[in-house]
Amino acid sequence: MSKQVGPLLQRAPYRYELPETYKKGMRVPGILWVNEAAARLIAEDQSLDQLANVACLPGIVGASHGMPDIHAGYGFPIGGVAAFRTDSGVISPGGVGYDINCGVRLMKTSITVEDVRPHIEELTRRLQRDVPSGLASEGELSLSAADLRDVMVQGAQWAVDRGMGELQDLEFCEDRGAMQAADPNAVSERAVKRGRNQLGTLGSGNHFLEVCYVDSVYDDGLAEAFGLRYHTVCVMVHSGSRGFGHQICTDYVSIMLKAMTKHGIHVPDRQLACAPFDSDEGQKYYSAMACAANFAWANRQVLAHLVRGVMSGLFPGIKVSTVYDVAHNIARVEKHVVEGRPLELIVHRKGATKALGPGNSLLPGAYSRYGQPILVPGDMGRYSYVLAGTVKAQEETFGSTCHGAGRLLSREAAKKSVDGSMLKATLRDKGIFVLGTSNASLAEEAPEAYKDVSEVVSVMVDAGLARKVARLVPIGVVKG
DNA sequence: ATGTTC
Repeated sequence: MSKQVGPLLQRAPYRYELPETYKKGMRVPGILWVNEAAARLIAEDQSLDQLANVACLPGIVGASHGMPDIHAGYGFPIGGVAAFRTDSGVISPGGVGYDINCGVRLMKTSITVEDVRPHIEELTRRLQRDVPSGLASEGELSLSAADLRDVMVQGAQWAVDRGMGELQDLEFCEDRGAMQAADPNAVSERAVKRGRNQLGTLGSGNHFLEVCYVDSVYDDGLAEAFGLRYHTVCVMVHSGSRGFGHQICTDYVSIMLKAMTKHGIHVPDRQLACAPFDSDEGQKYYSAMACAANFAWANRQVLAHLVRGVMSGLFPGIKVSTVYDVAHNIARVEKHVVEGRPLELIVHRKGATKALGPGNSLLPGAYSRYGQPILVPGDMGRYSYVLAGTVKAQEETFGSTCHGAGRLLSREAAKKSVDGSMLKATLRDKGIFVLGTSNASLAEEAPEAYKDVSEVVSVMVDAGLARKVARLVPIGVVKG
């Protein structure tokens, strides 16, 4: 017997199916990884229809997956995972999103919250002073077109080679901080123009720098493996590919709208514009997307370097090392086992994190016995989580988990109901010192605008798609 | 997310 919630059928605890009969054209079912309360909310939400639309795309394999932090996005839902055959399926810019390789880097330090607490205001002010943030912000690096081409190909390595980081940083970046598929020839002049002054800038919206500390450890072995001891101070960086990736997405949505006619592809929503992966347009988008992904890794590498500079200035002798760096808006060619056979797929994760289980050969050596650190930021007033990947996720969700709390209120609704300066004062009373580019932008990012990330994380853990490692509580935040 | 309506 399976329980029904609107059009959704519960197939297992935390696993709800949206059957192919929900909408004409669906080639596979949708699967939502949620608890019952969330299933009821999503059953009425636009993201459910988007999940179904994705299931209509050519070459989709298995199911169109929705993570517990799912909400409506451009065409594809945010919190969505969709894998397509590379020989007969499509690639879609909407399945990656406008902020290509938006992602998170977590760094641990050699000091504790007791060391930092007395200096948190000064530390946060210096972070805001030394790390450019906000819309249209520009960095200290002004790249020539040739330099930018190198960034597009080399990713995080480009920055490390120029003294902005440590070799170890690369080992703990997904893909070692660079996708091999990058080809700068697939990137427009306009994207280059927008990207040249933006390396080493945080951006705006939900992008942030956060000083936080380990306040709970759930698994001693995993936490030790990731270097996350009780009260260790960490820094989380959330940023992406800025105007550069945005322009690449814009360019290719337009290219693919034309390509669809040429290739005879029909989609239920124009925002799902796509092309066969093995077509000229599909390959060029993949190459350009990889350039943006590599730009974002270089960006987080430079940001990490700037953070290190600030931390060392205030705490001489401090060691700041990368725990892990994940993309949560990206598409990659990966091998997965489908119906008992290995198959090459182009896996789109939009607001979803890749999660490798113990023993996966792609893991850095130090983590191979433990699985991948999954970084799940919550909101600036509560907490974030570090999880570890499982083999079950590799089997059930193409090795994917959630990426954050997920919005509860729209930006508009949050701005109406929250006063930015009052929010700052409230957080300060809680021991969280917050600086933003404006009170309005802070209000949009208020804790009450987000779901409680602990509920999102519980679903992943109880469904067996991740293991709980540690919880991080913020003490100083710079918002873009 | 984004030189937030090239």
